[in-house]
Order: sequence, then C-alpha cells, then structure tokens
Amino acid sequence: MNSSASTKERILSAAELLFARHGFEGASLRQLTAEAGVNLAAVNYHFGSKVRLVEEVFRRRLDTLNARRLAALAKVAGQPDTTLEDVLDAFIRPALELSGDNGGALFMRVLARAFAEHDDTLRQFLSDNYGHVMRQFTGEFARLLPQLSKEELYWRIDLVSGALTHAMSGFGLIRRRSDVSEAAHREQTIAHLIRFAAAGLSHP
Amino acid sequence: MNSSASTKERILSAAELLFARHGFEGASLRQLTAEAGVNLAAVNYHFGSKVRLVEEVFRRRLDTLNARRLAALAKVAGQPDTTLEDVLDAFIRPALELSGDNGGALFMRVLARAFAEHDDTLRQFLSDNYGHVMRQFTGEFARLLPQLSKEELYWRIDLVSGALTHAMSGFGLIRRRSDVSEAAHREQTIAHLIRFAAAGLSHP
DNA sequence: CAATCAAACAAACGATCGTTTGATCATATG
DNA sequence: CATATGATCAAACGATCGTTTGTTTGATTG
Repeated sequence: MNSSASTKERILSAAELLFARHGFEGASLRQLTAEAGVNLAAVNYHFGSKVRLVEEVFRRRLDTLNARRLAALAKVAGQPDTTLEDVLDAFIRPALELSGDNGGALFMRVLARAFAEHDDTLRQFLSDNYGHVMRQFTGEFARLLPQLSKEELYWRIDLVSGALTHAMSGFGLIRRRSDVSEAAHREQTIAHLIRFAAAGLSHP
Repeated sequence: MNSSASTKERILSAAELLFARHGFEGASLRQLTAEAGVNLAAVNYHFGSKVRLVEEVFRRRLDTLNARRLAALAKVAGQPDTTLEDVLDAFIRPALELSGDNGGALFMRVLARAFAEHDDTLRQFLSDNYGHVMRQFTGEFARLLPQLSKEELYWRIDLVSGALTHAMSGFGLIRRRSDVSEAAHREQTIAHLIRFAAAGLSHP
C-alpha cells in the first residue's frame, strides 16, 4: 500500500493504523514494518527508537491540526459578537477535516487512546508541545461564560473533551449511507457535536 | 498488599491496577504476579489463560455494577413522575459508589480503556454479557425524550457515554481537598455529571 | 572510473513474553 | 499412618519483543 510514498511516510501511516488497532505496546515493529513493506531496521534507522516513532506519529498530525485550530480561533477570539458555537466550531471542524486526509480518521482513534491511557510520559509530551492550544481555547471559553466559576468551567470543559474525543474517534469508521456525501456527513456531525457541547457548557 | 485475601483475589486486584496503568497487552504476567505476591504460574492455574483473566476482571465488577444499575433503574422506570435526572442517577451513582470499594476506581479506568480501544473481542464479550443493561436504559431515555428521533437519541447517548466514561475514569485519582469527605465529593461529582448529561440530552 | 554516503537489507543480540511441566508442600480423608 | 488432593513453586519451553550489527545496494560527486 502507498508504495510510491517515502519509507518514512510509509512507516508513519502503518504505525497510525496499527497503533489505532492494537495500541502502542500492542503493535510490534515487526507487524508494523511488514504492513509498511519496509525492512525491520528502518524504524530505528529513520526514527531512532519506537517511542520516538510514537512521538512523530503525533507530531505529524498535531502540528497541522493545532495550527488550523489556532487560526480558526484567532478569527473569532475577542470579538464582541462571537458566540460559543463559533469557538466550538474552531475546535471541532479542523479535527473532522483531518479525517478527510489519508489516515486522519485513524489518527483520531490514536488520540482517543492516548487520552484514555493516562500515560504520564505521553501526557507530558502532549502538554509540553500543544498545551498552549488548550489554554487559549479555555481562555476564550472563560470570556464567553463569565457566570461560571473557574472550577465549574474546568469541569465542563473536561466533560466536553471526553464526549468530543470519543465521538471523533468513531467518526469516519462507521458505515455511512451512500446517498450522503462525505462533506454533508461531516457537517451533520459537526452540527451535532457543537449543539451538544454548547448545551452542556452554557447550562445555567 | 492484601496478603490476607485469597490468591485469586490478589491476582484480580493486581490485574486491575496494572491493566489500568499499562493496558491489557502492556501489563505482563510477571509484573502482575510480582505485584500480587504470588507465583507466576498461579494465573494459568486459577484462570486458565491471560485473556480469561481479563474477562474475569470485568466480570467481577460488572456483575455487581450492572445489577445495582438495573435495581436503581427498576425503581423509577415506567413511573409517570420519573425525571431524566432520576434515570441518569440510576446509571451514574452505582459506578461512583464502586470507587468506594477497594480498587473500584481503578476498574473505571480499565473500563474507559476498553471503551477507547475498540477491540472487537472485548466489545463482543461486553455486548454479549451486559448489552441488555444499556438497552434498558436506552428504552427509558426514549420514553422520557419522545421529541427526539431514534438517530438523534443514539447520537446523544453516545456523546453522554463518552463524557461519563471519561469523567468516571478520572474519579478517585485526583487529589481531593482533605476537608471534603469522600461521600460529599462523590455527591458533588454525581451532581455535576447529571446536570451536564441532562442538559446535553434534553436540549431541544 | 573511483570514492562517497544515505538507504535498505538479512541476521543476530539479549531480554521478555505467555504458557507448560514436574516436583514439593499442606491439608484432609480413608 | 498412608494416601489422595488442591495449591504453590522453580525452572524451562518456544515465540516474539526492541534494538544493534555488518554488509550490500544504488545513486551522486569529484
């Protein structure tokens, strides 16, 4: 599969697939390199070690995902007429658009796994590299929901994150009715998620 | 630890701890039996294999958890004055009460992992043995939310499940202020989850 | 053409995996 | 007391793990 892509890209795509299916410890380098059609030693040659391959799988997707999220947030943050739905759209839409890319839907499953695993090493890596994104969104939520205490706001953001992560990890994997275009299906999903999240966040 | 308990119980508790920390494939029988203070061969002697140990970890907790959930649901299901909050309480409270039992909080993390892993074998096992519980709750939600289409209802239940699973997997692990009793903290958490879930479900 | 170097390769390293074996211990039964 | 039984034990099984090694390939460069 994808025999035209470079060895590094082939490894990253195979890693995304097998990490989604079997987890980071459950997917072996032998399965992984066989799936990618490359030599076993190629992983250590190109990435140094398995844990650095894991980090690279995250970096490849999260760099663009979070850049798009921040770009979308920048267009609405601080504006007087910005709604809660606008901010949620800036957070959700880039993630579901990622599913259009090759393997992007699989990556959301990998992300959901990491979210549920509570692995300290991985959490530290994600916090160090992408914590500022969540902080910016939290700040904007705080501006739009001044009636909520800090504790209450964190509670709700945590619950919304759980719901969205779970929903996004299932997006693109369920069988879609063939008479609905992918773009239309995505818009429907985005609308569902935004309505649900906005209801949960703004509840008095 | 717990050297008074039987070997089987010691193994189950250690499995719960290490499955929560490192996942099913990530936790080895050697770590596990060392943690439990029993011989390596004891797992295969008492459980037959590792996968049957995994199933037994689920069975031990889910049998009582789902029995309590169904008992709580039976008290309110079908009644004319039952509210959405009552049904959510019947679903959430038994799970958080489980955290009072030894290791119960850890089990919720194991459950969250299984939820995120999308592992077909495990999903089949859970569906076969405990699918009827979710079906009964879904039926009662449908009765209380007649304005929602079937598709819309499934969407929201899925989102609520994601939020609750995530929240419950974190419960009991965060540092609690020492001046708040565990019972009070649990009631606060239940109130948060019910309000959030009810808002998301009943949103027009 | 000869030298160079990144890339790919087969093969092996020691470590660890789940599982099985056969001996040993403790307790209960005839 | 002799024996049967369930539980625990150290030790080993073959398989697989992540990683390293030394060599070969193939295109680039002087």
